Amino acid sequence: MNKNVNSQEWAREKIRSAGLRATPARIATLKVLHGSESPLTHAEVSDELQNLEIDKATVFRNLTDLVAKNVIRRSALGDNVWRFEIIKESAHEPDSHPHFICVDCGSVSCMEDVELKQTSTSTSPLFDRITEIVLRGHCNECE
Amino acid sequence: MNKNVNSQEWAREKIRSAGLRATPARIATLKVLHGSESPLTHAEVSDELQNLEIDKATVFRNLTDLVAKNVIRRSALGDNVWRFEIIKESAHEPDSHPHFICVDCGSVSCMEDVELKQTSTSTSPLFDRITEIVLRGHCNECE
DNA sequence: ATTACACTTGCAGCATAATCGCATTTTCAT
DNA sequence: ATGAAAATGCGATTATGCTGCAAGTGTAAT
Repeated sequence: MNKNVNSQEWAREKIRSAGLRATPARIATLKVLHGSESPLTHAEVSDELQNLEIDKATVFRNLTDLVAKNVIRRSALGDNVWRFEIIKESAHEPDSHPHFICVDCGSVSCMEDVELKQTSTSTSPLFDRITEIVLRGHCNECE
Repeated sequence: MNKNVNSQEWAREKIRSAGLRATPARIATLKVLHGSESPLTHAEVSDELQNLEIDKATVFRNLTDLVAKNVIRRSALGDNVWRFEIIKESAHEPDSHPHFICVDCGSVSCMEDVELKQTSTSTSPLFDRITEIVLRGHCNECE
């Protein structure tokens, strides 16, 4: 119970300091994302909030608002559905890592130990401007 | 005109050797993809075929069929829309390259000179199984 | 060239993701 | 406590992508 209270207060503070109003829907949404290891789709978040009877449009808007305030990140991982995850705040490192999504089962994982390297000698100007990296393939579970 | 005839025959042969029937819709679809530098969405392909009055469901199915026969590739580049491109056949190299999509204007380009490298010492088993790489960011045109 | 039959197409409709308009309700600074 | 601004619920809307079915077409065998 203590953990829940902490999570509740953490979410409330997070939302308030982003300049948004701490409504039950927003707090619940953020708590769901906070409790997840990997990015969640809108549908997944919405499902977890069904007992609270929060409208799906509200969930969409709250996710969008939280993205705009840099509290969460919206990623497009290649199966044509947006996924959302909390942006971890660390002092200096930007919290940016490639995502891996299994083309078979759709499971998503965050890859912290992979970086891109350019092989050609031509220095592509695109390279400095990359904001998101997505890898698709087959996960261990799916053979 | 000669070029069109060649393109027509090339497409027909490509489809036939894949084990599919060379219908006008399929030939036209493949010709559109053949004439494009970057992957096209279903909507883009469909638009170019509008004067031929080919139903969008037919275009969808033909694109899907051609993907299944390994004539074209379907890529999910992160804006929640499938894109299709011809698979270039070269003797030994697999035709697989990362795609870059601009999050501002949506333009897509193929990156031939980029490869992934793992920085950590832990050898992730996921790494051998990656089938697609997508980079998102800001292109030169969009600042 | 004709024909038979599997393959393909067009049309309509459906499922889902994602947005939006608007009236009502809630939050929060005062 | 209260009012202005923000957020919500509900319904409608747009778009992508997919599917069932009847009618039409390509192709191999004759």
